[in-house]
Formats: sequence, structure tokens, C-alpha cells
Amino acid sequence: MPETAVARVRILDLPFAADKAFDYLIPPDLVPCVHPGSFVAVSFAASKRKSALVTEVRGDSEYDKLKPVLAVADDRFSLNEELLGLCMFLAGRTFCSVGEAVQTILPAGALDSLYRAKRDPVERLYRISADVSALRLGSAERRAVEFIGDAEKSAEALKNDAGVSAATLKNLVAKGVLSMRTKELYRNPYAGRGRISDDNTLSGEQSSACETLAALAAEDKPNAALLYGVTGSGKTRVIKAVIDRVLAMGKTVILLVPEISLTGQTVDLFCGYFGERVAVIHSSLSEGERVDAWKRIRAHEVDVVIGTRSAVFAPLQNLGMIVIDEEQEHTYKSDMNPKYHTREIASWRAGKNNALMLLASATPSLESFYRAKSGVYHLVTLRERYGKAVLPDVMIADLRADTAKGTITPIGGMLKGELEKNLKNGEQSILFVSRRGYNNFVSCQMCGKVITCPHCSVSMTYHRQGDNDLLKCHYCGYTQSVPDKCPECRSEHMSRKGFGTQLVAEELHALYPDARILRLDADATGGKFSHEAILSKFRTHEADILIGTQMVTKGHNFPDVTLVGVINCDSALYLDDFRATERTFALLTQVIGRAGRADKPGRAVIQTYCPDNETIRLAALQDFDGFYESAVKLRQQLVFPPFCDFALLGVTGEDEKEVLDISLKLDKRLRELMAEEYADVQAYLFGPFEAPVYKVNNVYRMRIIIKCAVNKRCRELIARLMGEFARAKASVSADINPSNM
DNA sequence: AGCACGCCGACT
DNA sequence: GTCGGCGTGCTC
Repeated sequence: MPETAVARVRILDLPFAADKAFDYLIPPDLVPCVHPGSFVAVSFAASKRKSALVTEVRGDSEYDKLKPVLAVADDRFSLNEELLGLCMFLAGRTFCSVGEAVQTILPAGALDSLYRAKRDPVERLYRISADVSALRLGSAERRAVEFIGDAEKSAEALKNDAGVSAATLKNLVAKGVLSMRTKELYRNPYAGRGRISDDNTLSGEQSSACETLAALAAEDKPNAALLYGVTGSGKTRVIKAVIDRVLAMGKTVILLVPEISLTGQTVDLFCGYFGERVAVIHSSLSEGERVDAWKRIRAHEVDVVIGTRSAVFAPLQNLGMIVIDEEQEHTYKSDMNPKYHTREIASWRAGKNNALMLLASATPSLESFYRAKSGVYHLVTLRERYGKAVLPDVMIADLRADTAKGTITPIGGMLKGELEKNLKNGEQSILFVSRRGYNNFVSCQMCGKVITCPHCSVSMTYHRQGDNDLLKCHYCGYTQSVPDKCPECRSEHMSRKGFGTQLVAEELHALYPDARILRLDADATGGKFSHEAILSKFRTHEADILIGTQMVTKGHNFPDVTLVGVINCDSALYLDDFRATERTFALLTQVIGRAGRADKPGRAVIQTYCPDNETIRLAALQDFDGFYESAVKLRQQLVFPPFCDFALLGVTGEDEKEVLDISLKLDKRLRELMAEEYADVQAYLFGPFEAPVYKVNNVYRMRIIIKCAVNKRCRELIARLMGEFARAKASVSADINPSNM
């Protein structure tokens, strides 16, 4: 083929199986505009116009009937080399199409506006462009010139603060006194927060941690480190100091936080500290706000991006560090397609930028702690508690003792005693309840039948809404009234079992009618009070007791809280997930950490039916190292992560028979491929079997688990299977190292 | 994905 | 005889 320009592209809305590279001829007039990372319009098969991402610009093609590129989008959302590479990486690792990868890294709505003319809001900025000392100016003109001075001022500021009209400005520009430029105006809900200056002194241990990490970030090669610091050791303070150092090097930073702590104070703190050069990205931003945040970052108006997992894709250039705070949190693993792990993306970007990936936690995931201990990550430890803070006095309350006395209440004798002490002393308490709602389930005392959701294979939770009794499904949201007769045996002996936040709140009201009690869970926040309102009410000591789910445990600092109670943590321990104990440990640590942060010593009461349980015992002692040693040994014996990977193949669909049929066929084909073409892939297969929650929202879910080291060949095998089953009557998906199993 | 092609069953 | 089911292959 003679001298031509060819764009190799990926069509954006093709399914995984059809997502291949296609070549298009670039017309001469478009050649200067088309580069790798550009979005173009092309015709494809029968469709007149499709969006595509240019992955490569080349001089020729093996294919000889090339269609032309029809149009090129402007560069608003074009991907730079790094982000283009990131898309390809994401697609390869998560078995999604390149189009899906693009949608994941770009803000929602960006792709829809690709070829639409720009009509973004702009502001006009004025600067003095002549020697004004010799000029004769009118009074409004004089005001404008004086107001602008050596700076650049917007038309809006000139009007509001100096009373200069647009007409005057236009005149001045016409006379050559002022020069004007327009600048895109971005919505920034976090704008205008002044810098907070607070105490930034570091202890000896903290400052040496900071030095070590800053040195790693400064190196001319990628690094990864785990900042492992006990609760109250000032991890946040160290992170802040390291960010300062990285910014001083002229580099940029991404700070990632788990979903839940965005409501907490951490983000406010960082926002205030880093001022206008911060972008915050989280789930409740509007589409427009997301796009604007993205543009601000792209326009180099931002040096620090704070956000939840999707912020790991922020288009910052010259990245110096990506921080993953509370790195063990499962929210860092995407639960929607593509199912990426934030850590894996962060690691890739750190590699491309010679940056530091900094994981931080008091209770790191076993995988990360193992890597840190074996030298894959640098381990930086903070052992000292900051200031005078001491570890809360943790008591384990044996609920069997209360049951033996015949008292079945969510608040056992020991916890009751401690609560009363606090109420008497005017100190605050937090109670952690693992489930929302009133009772966990309703069952028949005659035949044992448990009321389950008609659309999901889970029990329904009993809720009270005013005077109404209601059964709610926490998976699909379906509600129904409470049956007075057993639907199975028609007996009238239906009883409610287990307790949720609502019941605990009611119980406390009955026990202590004068106490001021707040409840914080997904149900309570929908109403009059938002999350934030409830928390700030509690912070300012307008209540004595706060009852809540996970939400109360993360990232909040309540100085007057001296007691925390865990109503019952046993159910979390016996989930059929190999990470259950690790989660329970982290959860208990976080709950316990809420007590006695200031100068007052704190207490924690953990209620349990199994006081001898190793996890509970070690959590009470706050002995993560001890917990890690025993847990990692078990993982090694069982050959579980980090000693292997799990690849989960899921088959889902509304037709139960098809789902079963496809899962069997998938299994058969997998075994076939592994016996022949992929005989080199070492793996153990389990299944197919039903997912732990077999049916959700009328969708049946089967799975096959592959235990192996997920390497290139293994990924090829999975991609091959997904391609072959793309048109099956049930949908097949893959998840590498899922966060729950 | 969308569409064409093609190969089997039950119909005006 | 053919109309239409959907399995299979292709799209630069």
C-alpha cells in the first residue's frame, strides 16, 4: 500500500466478543487531528456512524478495503498515552471491551457529548494591556483599571466588586486598554473553601515515616509501600505531610478513600488543607460536576484528586503518588463490570509514572501485609499512639451468661452497666449493630418456615415504619406486609428473630426514657436528617447514644465518646467467605477505635456467644500482628490468596434452566480446553454450583471457581471462554479475586 | 451489537 | 412448494 494514514481503532459499543481492532483510512484533511487516543466517527457494518477510539496511527494496513474516518471529535476527552494504555490494560485484566473500559475511565456523559458543539459556560477575564498612567479615563473606566491592577479579573468580579458594566469593559478593550480572554468555567462544589492551617508537627516516628515515603516518591522508579499504623497513630497526619512533600516536588497526587468515609471528616480536612487545587470525585456528584472535575484536572488546575475508587482514573499528569487509605476496604474492588481492583490500577499507573503507590491501614488486607512482609512493598510502621491516647479497655461480654439467666435482650448485663455509667457521667456512647431494620427475619415456630423474598433467595427483614409493620428485602427492595399465618402450615405462631438497629433503638428508649438517642443507618438517612446532620448532632453532644450500622464506624472522630458497644458480631464470623475473620477483625478494630480518642480513656464492650473465638480475642487485644500470623498460616495451608488467585466464572439469567444448562456447558468446555490447548494452565476447578445468594431480583446465579495463578495464559483462556459463550442464553462473566465469595 | 446468510419444520 | 425459526459468521 502506498503512503497513507491509517487509524487503527476500537469501536466503542461492540460487545466483548466482537471487540477487535479495525483499520480506517484517514482523509488528508483530518490527518493532523487524528492521533492515538482521539475519538473518531466511522461507519461500521450496517451502521452509518459509530464512535471509535484510535489506538494507533500507522502508514498502512493489511486490510485493503478501508473505509474512511468520517469525523474527529475535538480533544476535550481525548486520551493521552497513559490513559489509552490504561484502557487497554483495564480491558485485558477485567475481560471487558475497550469501549467499556473507556466508559469507566471517562466521566459519565462524556461520550455522549463527543461530537456536540461546545457550549460550555465561559468566563471573560480582563488584564491591562496598555500604559494607563497617561490615559484620560472616565470614572467607571478608572475604577476598572484600578480594580484590575496587575492581576486578571473576571467580568463578574468587576461588576460585583467594582461596579463596572460589561459595556465599559467592551469599550476599554476596543480602545486597547484591556485585553480579554475567555476561559471555560467549571462547576466545583468544593470551591471557596479556604485553606485550613492546623497543627502539622510530627512526632519522631511520624516524621521518619514521612521521610521514608517522600524519598520513595522522589525516586526515579515506581515504588509501593504500606503505611501500617495502629489506630490513633496519626496515619492521616503522615499522609498529609507526604502529600505536601510530593506536591513540593512539582508532582500530583491521588488520594483514595473508601466510599463510606467521604461523609466523614477526612475529606473535609484534606479539602480545606489543599484549598482550590483539589478536585473531589464521589458518587453523588452530578454528571456535569463530574465532567467539570475531569476538565479541571485535565487543564492542570488541580494537583490533588480526592475520591472513591473511580478517582484512580483521574487524568492527572506527572503523578507522584497514589494513596489508598484503609486499603483493605472491599469498596476498592468494583462490584460492577468491569470488576477491577483499585490497587491493581494504582499499581499500573505508579509503574507508568515512576510514582509511589501508598497503601495505608491499621488492619491491612492479608494480601497486602504479606506483600509488605515479604518485601514486595516497603513496610512503614507506626507503632506509637499519638499524644496521650491510650488503647480502650476492651471487655468481652459472654451473651451465654445472659441467656442462662433467661434475659433475651440485645443489650446484655455488662453493656447495660457500662451504658448506665456513661449516662450518669454525661459521656457519649456508640452502639454498633450489624443489621438495619427491626428483626432480621420472621419464621414459623411450628414448621420453621422463614419468610423469604419472592424475587431473591434471602430472608426478609422486619421493619417498623410508624405504626406499620413491613417486611423488606435488603437485596432488591421488595416490600410486603407481615403474614399473620404461616404460608406453609397455616399456623398462627409467626415469630421475629434477631435484632437490627430499629429494635435496639426501641429497647434503649424503653430502658432509658430520658436518654437522647440517635440512629444512623440506610433507613434513617432517607428522612428528614441526612447522614451529616445526624453525625454533627452527635458530635456536638446533642445526643447521648448513637446506634448504627457500619456507617458509624469509619473515619469519624467524636471526642466525647468513651464507650462503644458491639451488639453482636458473631454472624459476621461465620459467613462462608474465607475473608470473614479478616473483615471482622478490621471492623472490631474500627469500632473499638471510636472510643476514648481524646484525653478521656475509652471502653469497649463486645457481646458474643463465642468469647473464646480467636478473632474476637485478638481483636480485643488489638493484636493485628498476632491475627495476621495465624490467618496467613491458614491461607498458606489451604493455598488461598495471597498464595493463589481465584477466578470466578459467573453464569446469570432469568431462566433458571438455561442458567444451569449454560453453567454445565461452560464447565465442560473449560475442562476440555484445559485438557488440550491450555494444558499448561495449572488450575483446580470447583463447581458449577449455586452462588451463596442463588437468586437476586429474579436473576439466577451459578458459578465456577478456578483456583490458580492468574497469568497471561490463564487470562487468555478465560477470554476465549467468554468469547465462545458470548451468545449463550445466559450471560457469562468473569471476576478475578472477587471481594466476596 | 446488528445484520445477512443458511438450513430445517409447519403452513397459507 | 415457501415462510420464518434462530445458529453462525462478519463487520476494517
